[in-house]
Amino acid sequence: MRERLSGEERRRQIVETAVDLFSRKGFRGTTTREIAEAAGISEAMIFKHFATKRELYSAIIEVKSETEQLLASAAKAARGTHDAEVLRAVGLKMLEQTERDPSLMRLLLFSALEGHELSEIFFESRVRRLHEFLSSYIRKGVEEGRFRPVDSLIVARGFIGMVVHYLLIHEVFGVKRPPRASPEEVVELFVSIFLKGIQR
Amino acid sequence: MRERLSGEERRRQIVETAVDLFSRKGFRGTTTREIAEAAGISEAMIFKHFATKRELYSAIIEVKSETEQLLASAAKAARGTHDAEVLRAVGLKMLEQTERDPSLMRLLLFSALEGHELSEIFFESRVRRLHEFLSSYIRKGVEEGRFRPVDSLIVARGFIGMVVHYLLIHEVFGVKRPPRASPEEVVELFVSIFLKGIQR
DNA sequence: AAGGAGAAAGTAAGTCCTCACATACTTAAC
DNA sequence: GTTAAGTATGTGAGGACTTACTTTCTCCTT
Repeated sequence: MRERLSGEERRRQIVETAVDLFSRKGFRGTTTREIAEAAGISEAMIFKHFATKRELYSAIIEVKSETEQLLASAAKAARGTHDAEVLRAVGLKMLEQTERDPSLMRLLLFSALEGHELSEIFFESRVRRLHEFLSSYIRKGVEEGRFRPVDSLIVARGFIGMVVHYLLIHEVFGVKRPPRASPEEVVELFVSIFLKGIQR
Repeated sequence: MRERLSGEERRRQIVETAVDLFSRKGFRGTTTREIAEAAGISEAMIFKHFATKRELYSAIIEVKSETEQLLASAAKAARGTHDAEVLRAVGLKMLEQTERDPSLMRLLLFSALEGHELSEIFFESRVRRLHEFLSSYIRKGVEEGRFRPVDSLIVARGFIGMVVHYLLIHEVFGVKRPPRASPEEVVELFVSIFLKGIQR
């Protein structure tokens, strides 16, 4: 036996372990036995904390839906002076966060593809809000005459798409990153293309 | 009993049925029993044609890796006069194909996430070749002075990313398409942003 | 301060069901 | 009548979840 944890601590540890496994192998691809083993406990312990495997998965989605870091730092940057700064902040944060820990992105994709019931909530909290933030930022720019008239939501998703696709290629499809391209340079490139592209 | 098919026909029919199921529910999420039912045959029939479920999945990937439509039409457009035409052709083809039948995109994502052994081959044949085509087109444009000096591969993936992300949002995450945006307009918007963005 | 009752954390060893796959057989085609 | 297409019915492994039990902590009583 390893160590005895309090109910709450053990619960958190199970969730953490499960995040890792579910994000790498999906809901169906992960067995409760695996989770128990990776957490160093017996399977029964998992079912003391979560009635079903599905409930554990839902708990994960709920936990992962909470954090607000990205949006917060984007909003902060939005008070900055230049458009480039805002986009750079959003893009860099997405890159850095996902490269440090790709589990969120993989969970989002898995839960949508596998059709999990909470997938929508997950999407709303982690994705849509970012889209709407950027979209309204761009709409303002259009109104103020800095950008040409464009559909702000589609265009916002276009920018985010460049970054997400870059991450998809490297984190999901496993393409090796060329050493010449640092995150900063990549984001800078996307930002410059995008801004030139929507300016009057 | 429905109808008796020749070996070859039955095999094709099984593959078709399985494409539909695997693309909607993934490899692990689909049972051989389901496939048999959907195809209107007994499970044993599947195993007459494919030794294992995995072998059936691999057969699907191989079949789906073959078609060349997108690249062909892109290459044709590349002989055209304007850069916008080339990008428009690529973007529109991607949109139209995926909207008509999202199974390819979903299979690509599923196989990469689930870590299927043939996922790489799949990616090479369907994705990488398109990236390389566009990348070399852009590199030429840079050399001829039409575009400013940029990393052509990263930039090509940026453009494709706008389109792929748009599809991801609507086909995988199930966001409803706003009726105001026709495929043509969306692609046109992405093309114009991108071209203005990389022009000198 | 000791000690013991009760609660909370933990486990071993099932149960039952579903799944991939196998075997032995039947029906239809040329 | 042989061969190819097809089925009904296993089977064994593995998966989610249970049950009955043990160990360890906590804290109240004397």
